[in-house]
Parts: sequence; structure tokens; C-alpha cells
Amino acid sequence: MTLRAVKPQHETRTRILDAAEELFMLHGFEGTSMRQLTAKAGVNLAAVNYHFGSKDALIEAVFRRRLDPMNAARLAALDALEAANRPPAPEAIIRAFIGESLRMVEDAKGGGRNFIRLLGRTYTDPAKPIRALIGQLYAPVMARFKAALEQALPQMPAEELVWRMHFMFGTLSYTLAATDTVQLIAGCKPEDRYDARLLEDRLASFLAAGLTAPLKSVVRKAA
Amino acid sequence: MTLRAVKPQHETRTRILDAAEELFMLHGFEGTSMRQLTAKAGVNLAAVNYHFGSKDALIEAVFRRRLDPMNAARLAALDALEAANRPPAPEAIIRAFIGESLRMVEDAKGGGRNFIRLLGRTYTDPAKPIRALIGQLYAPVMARFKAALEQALPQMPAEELVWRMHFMFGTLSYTLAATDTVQLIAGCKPEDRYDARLLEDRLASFLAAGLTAPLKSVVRKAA
DNA sequence: CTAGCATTCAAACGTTCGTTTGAACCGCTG
DNA sequence: CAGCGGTTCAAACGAACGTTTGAATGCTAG
Repeated sequence: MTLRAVKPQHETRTRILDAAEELFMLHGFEGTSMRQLTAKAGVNLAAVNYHFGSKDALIEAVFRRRLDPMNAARLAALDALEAANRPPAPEAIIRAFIGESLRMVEDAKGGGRNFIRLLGRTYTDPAKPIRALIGQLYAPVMARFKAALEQALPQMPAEELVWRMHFMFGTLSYTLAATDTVQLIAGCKPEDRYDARLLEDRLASFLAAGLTAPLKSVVRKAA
Repeated sequence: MTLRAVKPQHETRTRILDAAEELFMLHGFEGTSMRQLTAKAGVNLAAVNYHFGSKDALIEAVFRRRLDPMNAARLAALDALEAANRPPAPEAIIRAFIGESLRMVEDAKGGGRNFIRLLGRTYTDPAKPIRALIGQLYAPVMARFKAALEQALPQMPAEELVWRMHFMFGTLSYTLAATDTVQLIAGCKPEDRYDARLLEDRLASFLAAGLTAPLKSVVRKAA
């Protein structure tokens, strides 16, 4: 329990989490073996089971380490926004949600970028325990942002808002995860790397326009 | 080579492809074993290697079976659109792209739905051979639709268009893949299943609004 | 009827998987 | 210095993996 004992413990844990973050992002959960994971982390094969209990528990730990602070920051940003002016503009609410993710992408050294791409992958992973975990960690954030958008767009039918939030969520996660599809569309230069500020501007204006799109024929058919 | 010989051959192949489609969607490529796959298909364990050569070749066959006709239909829809009026409205171009995917989702019996969800998953799968295959199959479609949108939106900077197409692609793939996130946002009733026509309306108006969003500050910073 | 071919089958191949074990190692406390 | 909890280590566990094999099977053609 002394200082010397605590530090190396967390050192090994952190090395494992960092390696897992990157390898899970690159090869998926099932595609990453404990042997390559521990080799990359520079720890013994048994270290994962010692520190985390199992591979599944490691997966959960990987998500909790980043997701809890990120969602807390999202809620804080929304709180600050609503304290300033109420209700905030839809685009401002969108920025409160996506900004934290995009800033993590810039943090290439810290490994946050690996996590964000892993997260984007995992949204579409139907494995039950993982989905349950993600859902549980996201539920409060979703509820808060849904309430904020309902207030900002009082004329929007609830069902339509749910779908448009779904679309927004999809755009964000895909944008974060599928970096090379941009190159697929245009023979894009690979040096054109993510600039988080610029990308946030692009995304926010795209999403705000979609979110506040006129309600046209959709309403008629939904009724 | 007679009729009797041809039919059961394709029967087994089809059963394998159908089972693979569903299991890959549910558990991923690495998470699906040949044993559960052949068991679900009701064929012998060795049948996959006999008919396809390897697991990787099976994966490729799963994609080619659906993706080739789907992309051909997309191109045909765009051709018909441009024959009618040139240049077509952006929303019409979008519908030509997303319509074929969404109609596949409705085909629950035919298994097209499984494939669409699998496809949505795979867009964010960074495994190199799979990405290469998807990119190769999609490249011509992407080029055609990009050209069509460039003509429909002559005032839009090329770089901005690429990004907005990226966003659109992401929204589509995520919408198709992550069916249950809608329920996460709202305590949505599970019976509220996909109605392809209605979903196409929702998606098209959302995407068209985003695609044609005003160019605001983004242009200033991108220059 | 029989020879030939495509297909199916049960069984086994060697490899790799996640996990467990029990001994060694470490710095600290009494 | 003896002993102890926390940590690391090499080695092994049984199970499951993708793939291969060689014999059986069923249909077709001569």
C-alpha cells in the first residue's frame, strides 16, 4: 500500500490498457490474442488475468477508462451551455456532444485517438455484453442531450428527433472510425490528416443542417 | 453438368453463404467458427473448404454475392435519373444511392437484411484484405456519384464535398448496422421496425439538408 | 451394369486460443 | 533477518480453431 507498491501496479495496468486499445482497434476483440497483446505491452502473458481477471473484463476496463471522463465532459459542456443561454442553439448542442470526441482524436500521443476509433468500431458490434456496456455508459448522456434538443426544437415530433439523433450518432461514430473511406471517395492525399477544429466545423454544420431539416412529407407518412 | 448435378451444388453453396451472412453479422468474422457456421448451414464441416477454398475466400464470396448487384442497381438508378433531368436534384441523387440498401433491409426473408447489417459493420473493420475488397467493389460507384454531386452542386468546394459524402456514407452504414441504438436514445418500442420507405424519407431529407448546408466558416478556415 | 465424377462425410492434423498453476522475485514490516 | 503480500514469470492445461485427408456416397454417362 506504500507509494512504491502502488506505482508499478498501475504502470503494468496502463501498459496493458494502452496495448489493448490499439490492438482491439486494429484487429477487433476476437482478432486480438492475449499473447500478442501482452507482447506489445511488454508484460507477462498471465498479467492480464492477474490484473483484470479475464479478457472480457479487460475489454470493459478499456472502455470505462475513457468513456466515463468523456461523457462527463460532454455533460459539463452542455451544462455550461445551458447556463449561458437557454435554450441553446441546436448547433451549439451538437458541438457540445461531438467536440469532446474530436479533441480526443487530436491527442495522438495519449492514445485517445486509438480509443476513439475503437469506439467507432464498437458501436456496430452486436456482441451482447459489449453492447450492454456501451448502452449503460451512454444512457444518461443520451437522455440529457435528447432533453436539450427537445427544448431547442419544440416543434419537432419526438419520433423524428429520435431518428435524427440516431443519424447524428452514426455520422459521428463512422467519421471517427473509418478514416480511410475519405480517401476512397477522392484520391485524397494521406497527409490531409484530421484537424480536429476544422473537422468539428465541418461536422457541426453538416449535422445542424440535417437536424433542423424541414419536415416535408415524412410527417405525413409517419402519422 | 446436367441439371440434377448443378442444383444441389448451388444449394449447398447458398446455404453456406446464408449462414455465413447471418453469423458474420452477429459475431464478426473472427468470432464465427467454421463449426458453428457449417452446423447452422446444415452441411459438413469440410464443405466450406471444398466449395470456397478457405474461410477468407468465403468472406469475399459473401460480399460479392450481394454487393455487385446492389452497386449495379445504384448505378442504374443514377443513370435513369440523369436521363430524365440533368443535373438531378441532390436529394434525388442521394435517394438513388441509399434506396437500394434500404430496400434490402425490408427483404427480411431473403437474408438481404443480414447482409446490409453485416456491411454496416464491415465499413469500420480495419482488417486490410476486407477493406481492400470493399474499396475495390465500391470505387466505381463512388466515382460516379461524386461526379453527379459535383455537377448538382457546382459551387461546392471539392474538398468539402468529399467530407460531406463521407458523412453521408457514415450515416447510412451506421443506420443500417446499429439497429438498437435508436432504442437507446428513446425507450423505443421494439415493434417499431424498419419501414424502408419511411426510413428512406427520413434519411434522404436529413442527408440532403446536411449535404447542401451553407458553407459558413468552414470555407474560411479550409483555405 | 459399370466406370467415373462431383460431392459428402467422419476423423484427425497441427496450431493457437484463454486461462491456470506454482514457484521465483521484490520491497516492505515487525 | 525472517517473513509476508503483491507481483512477475515460465510452463503447462484442455478446448477450440482452420484445414486436410481418404474413404463412402449418389448421380450420370457409356
